[in-house]
Amino acid sequence: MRIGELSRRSGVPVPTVKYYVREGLLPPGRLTSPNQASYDEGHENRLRLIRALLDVGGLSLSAIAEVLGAVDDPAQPVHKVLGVAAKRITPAEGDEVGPELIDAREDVAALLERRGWRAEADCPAGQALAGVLAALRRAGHGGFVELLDVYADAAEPVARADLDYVGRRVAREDLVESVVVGTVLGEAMFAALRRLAHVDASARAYRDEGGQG
Amino acid sequence: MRIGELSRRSGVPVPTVKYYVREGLLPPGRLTSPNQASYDEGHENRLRLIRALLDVGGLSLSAIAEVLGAVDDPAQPVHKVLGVAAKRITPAEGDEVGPELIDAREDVAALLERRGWRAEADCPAGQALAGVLAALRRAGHGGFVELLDVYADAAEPVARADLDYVGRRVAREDLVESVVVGTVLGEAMFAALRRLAHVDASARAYRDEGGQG
DNA sequence: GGATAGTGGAAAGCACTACTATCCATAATG
DNA sequence: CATTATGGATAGTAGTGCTTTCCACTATCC
Repeated sequence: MRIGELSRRSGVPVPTVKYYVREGLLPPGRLTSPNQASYDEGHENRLRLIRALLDVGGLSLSAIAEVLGAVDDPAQPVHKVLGVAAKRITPAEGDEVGPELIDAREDVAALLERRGWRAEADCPAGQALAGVLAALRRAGHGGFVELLDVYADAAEPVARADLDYVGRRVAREDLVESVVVGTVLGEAMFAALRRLAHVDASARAYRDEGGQG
Repeated sequence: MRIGELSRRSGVPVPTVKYYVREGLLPPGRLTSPNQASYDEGHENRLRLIRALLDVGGLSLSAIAEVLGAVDDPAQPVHKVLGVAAKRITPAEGDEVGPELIDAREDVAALLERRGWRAEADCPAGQALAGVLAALRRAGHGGFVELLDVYADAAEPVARADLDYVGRRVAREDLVESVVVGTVLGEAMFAALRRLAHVDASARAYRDEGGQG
């Protein structure tokens, strides 16, 4: 197929497709003559993936380019790709170390110890968590940190299900892509479910008060 | 205190504080003379809240302005404020209705039915969920949708804990702010925990294989 | 009282992101 | 053979989140 059909089938405007190719997000089409190229379903799938990560996952194009570049490089071991993904998926905290952040890091270490989680406190996810805890305290909502274990209880089965889902993949590229999609879109899926559950919970709690939550 | 001290205590540069005042995110200081104003702890807290929502929550300044404006307006009933928050927290999906979105809406309605959740399928959270499901299918990862119930099981206790946390507030403004903070930063907190749990789960699953996940 | 630093307010400028528009020579299509 | 589409390049654009610069004025220190 040529770029027009690719555009129609993916819903992405032609100039935008060209832009993605320029930016290295999408491989160029196979040239059939000096100014004609053909695209296949791989291009279409890649385009849909880009739009999902961009629109729903909220990743930046540069983050997507980096992640997809690692996915496409067969020389990259799987865990390196996931490292890239983990770094680029995290909103990239400022590096100012205040007292709240020091406390928060201790909280994270204590949580890992308490739950017996086999993870380093200073891995990207641990740093992200510490950043959130510090922000909560700085914003005057340190009390929210008490919910850590409730949240962690909920995160465990979700993480197991995620791993089980990606574990069904055999091809390296499929596996890596599943992890990226699962991590990014799974986050959005849980967030939406949590807000739906808020609506339900407050409908139950304030049954006759006209919807407080 | 004057703007310099406010800046030092909050870590936000003076021109940025001025900018936030201009944009209506932060109320102006109380003028003590034509070109001197004084700020109090309320300003400091508000600044920390803005930075938390911006840096950790990933909200845009315009979304923050809208949410805070509703929080500050005592005439706004609580549930209206939450409506504003819900709308602005969601990444604002495109409005293109494809076959995947129609299927996804049915999935959401079925989920609510199945679980007995008291929420409308077309509320902001429901639309957000449908958007995610549709994006998963479009990206070729419709299988991930099978995890919906695992995720929903996890979301329920989290939502109950959230409501319990905000339920301890008495003053209207405290309550509303708690909901906003809880919704936005709670999302970030769960996301980080989930990724930490991924690290743990894959350390267990691939114990001696050099860290596959 | 005089130098220095800080202040409120306004305006302009800037870096970045994600496109969008325009142009061109060439190629496919009816 | 006219119309439309294509690949490729360059330039322009809208929005976001600041940052810079300017000004007259005020506070502070010696």
